[in-house]
Amino acid sequence: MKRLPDTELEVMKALWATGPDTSRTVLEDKLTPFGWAANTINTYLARLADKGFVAVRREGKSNLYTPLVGRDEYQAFDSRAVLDRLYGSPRNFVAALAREGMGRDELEELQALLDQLNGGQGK
Amino acid sequence: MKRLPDTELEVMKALWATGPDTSRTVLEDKLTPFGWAANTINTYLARLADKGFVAVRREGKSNLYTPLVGRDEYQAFDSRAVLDRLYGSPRNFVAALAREGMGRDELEELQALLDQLNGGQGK
DNA sequence: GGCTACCTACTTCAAGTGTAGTATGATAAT
DNA sequence: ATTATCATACTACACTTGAAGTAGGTAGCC
Repeated sequence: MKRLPDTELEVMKALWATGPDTSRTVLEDKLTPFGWAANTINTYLARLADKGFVAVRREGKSNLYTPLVGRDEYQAFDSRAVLDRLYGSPRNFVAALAREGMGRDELEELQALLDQLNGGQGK
Repeated sequence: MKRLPDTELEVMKALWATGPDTSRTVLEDKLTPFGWAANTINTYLARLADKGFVAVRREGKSNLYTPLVGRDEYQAFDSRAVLDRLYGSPRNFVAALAREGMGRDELEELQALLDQLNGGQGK
């Protein structure tokens, strides 16, 4: 797997949110915040199809797009890539976040997850 | 601040490790693992100078390079960018790591940090 | 004083990304 | 059938990134 550029990732996020067999019209709606031309979205979809991230299925006059890589799967891969690129360990990553000023809510959420991860399989 | 491409980031990592006023010869040593031609390193340094990430100082016949952005500073920025790009919250990022299989050591390290972050300023 | 070695500055070049225009083919309306 | 419409496929193009070659200056050496 390869890391995706920002724009293509945005398209994937839209696809993950809409589920399988999504039409381009629906995608356009999801992606309006970016103000892209319709053609632009098409290009990104084509590239994602090339890279094997989405499947294209012809349905009458238009296409339906389905993610081939799940969000969880991609995140698992990407998060590790992030560590390798710069941080080395989860600890260092979170330390960097803390320096930047983690919100109290974020901190608590994280703590809760850690408890769960730890409690979950017996300390 | 902008996120750096992989190669330029490797050069920055070398610079952070060597401290200020580093000669290119020293950098070359640090960067041998990448097997780049000497010229290549020069190119990356020039680009980093353009972007304002390193200062170049002429010392006689050669140049000395100094990072203008600290490692901590960059990491703080980058870690938040990582969240914005895909995860949304520290929790989601760590959850993704956990799915991918976090090592027990990594988990403990992280837990220790969290304890410290929490204990540090009164729960 | 000309050759050699070393550096740095400038140039190049292919692949990847961000963004969109043009061409083509099917549809629907008249 | 003819045309207006609309989606998709193909092409374009500038900018960035990954990687390195060439050219030109300075310094030591003989």
